[in-house]
Amino acid sequence: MDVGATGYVLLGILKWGPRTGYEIKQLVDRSTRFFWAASYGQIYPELKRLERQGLVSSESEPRGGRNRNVYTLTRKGRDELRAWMQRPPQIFETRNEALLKLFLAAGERPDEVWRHLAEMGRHAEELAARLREIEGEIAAEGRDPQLCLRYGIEMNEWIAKWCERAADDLDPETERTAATAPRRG
Amino acid sequence: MDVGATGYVLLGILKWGPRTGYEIKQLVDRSTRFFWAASYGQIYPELKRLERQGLVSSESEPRGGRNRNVYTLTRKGRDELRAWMQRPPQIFETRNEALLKLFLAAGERPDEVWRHLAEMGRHAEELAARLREIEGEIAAEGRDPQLCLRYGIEMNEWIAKWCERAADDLDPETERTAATAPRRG
DNA sequence: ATCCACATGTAAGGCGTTACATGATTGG
DNA sequence: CCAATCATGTAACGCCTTACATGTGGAT
Repeated sequence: MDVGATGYVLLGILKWGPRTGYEIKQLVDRSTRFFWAASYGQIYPELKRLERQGLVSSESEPRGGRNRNVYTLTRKGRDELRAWMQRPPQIFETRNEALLKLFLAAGERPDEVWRHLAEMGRHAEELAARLREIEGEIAAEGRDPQLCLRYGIEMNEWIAKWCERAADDLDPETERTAATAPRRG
Repeated sequence: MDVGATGYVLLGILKWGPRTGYEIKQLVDRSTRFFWAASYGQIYPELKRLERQGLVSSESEPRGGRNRNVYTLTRKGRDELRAWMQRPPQIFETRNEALLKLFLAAGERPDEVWRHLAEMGRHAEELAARLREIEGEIAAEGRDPQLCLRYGIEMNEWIAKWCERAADDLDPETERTAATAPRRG
C-alpha cells in the first residue's frame, strides 16, 4: 500500500468530511503547516495516488462553470488511517538555519552570538503571534480550542524567552559592547 | 556561487580546522544533527562541489595504506561563510509525526490523544537524555559548554513537561478510563 | 477592465536518505 | 580470524518546492 506520511495528512483531513484539493491546502496552511507542510504540487498528485489505491474516492462537483473534484475517505482509507495512527511515530525532522548560525558563531564572536539570539527570538515571537492570531480566529468562529495550536504558541513563546535569557547570560561586558558598537566586538 | 545551507555546515566546521569527510560526519552527528542533519551521501559530493568552487581545498594525507582526503577552508570559503552568517536565516522546517498524529486525534478520541501525548513526551525525554549524555562527554573532555546543546536539552525537557501537563488537563474521567482500559475510550 | 479568490494540474529540479560497493587497520 | 572502526564514494530513489500553465467567477 505504501502511503507516505503526507498522504496521511490528506486522509486525516478527509476524515472530517469531503473536501477538494484546494480546500485541503487551505486547511493545511492554517493547521499542520507548522509541523507538516504540503504544497499543491504534492496534494493534487497524492490525492490521485490515494484514489488509485482505493483509499479515497472523487466526484466532480462543478460550481458554476468551474470544475471541482471533491474527495471522500473510503472505508478502506479509514482503516488505513486507523492502522497508521496505531503505529509509533517515526519522523522527527528539523532544519533550523538560525540555530545552525548560532551554533557556528558560538565561542567565536560574542557579538554575532548576540545577533543570532536576537534574530531567533524575533522569529519565534513572530510565529507565536501568527499562531495566536489563528487561535483568535478559531475562537471567533466558535470552534473548539486546538491542542497543537496551544503547543505551537507556548513553544514559540518559550523559545523567545530562552533567547532573551541566553542573551542576558552572555558576558555582560560583551553584551554592552555589542549593543553599543555591534561591528567591533 | 550558490552553496546550499548544508554546504555552509561543512564550511563552518572546516573553520575550526582541516578535517576529512568522515570526521565532519562524526562531528555533525554529535552537534548539528539535531537541527541540521547530513549523511555521507551528501557530505562527500558536497565537499567536491565546494572544492570546484574554490571554497575549500583538499590534500591527500594517507594514514598507513588508507587514503584520506583532508579538506581545508580557503580564504574564499571563509569570506563566503562570513557573508552567509550576515544574511538573515531563511529555513525553518519541521516534520513531526507525533504532533501530526496528536493533531488528527484531537477532538476525536480522548484515549488516543492521551496515547499520543505520552508517546511525544517519551520521545522528548529520550532526546533530552541523549543530549545530556553528549553534554556530559563534552564536560568530561574539558571543552566549553555548548549553547545549542543547552537549548536542545531545555527545549526537550520543556516539551516533555508540556505533554504531561496537557495529559493532566484532559477530562479527568476520560484520563482515568484511558489509563485503566485504553481500548474502550 | 482588473484584480482577487477559486480551482486544478504538470515539469523541472533540488535536496536528502538508503543501500550498495570497496577496502585498510586495529583490537580482541 | 573476526568485528569494529576508519575511510571514501556512487546510484537509485523519494519527497518536496517552485514555477509554470490554464481558466472561471465575483467584486470594485
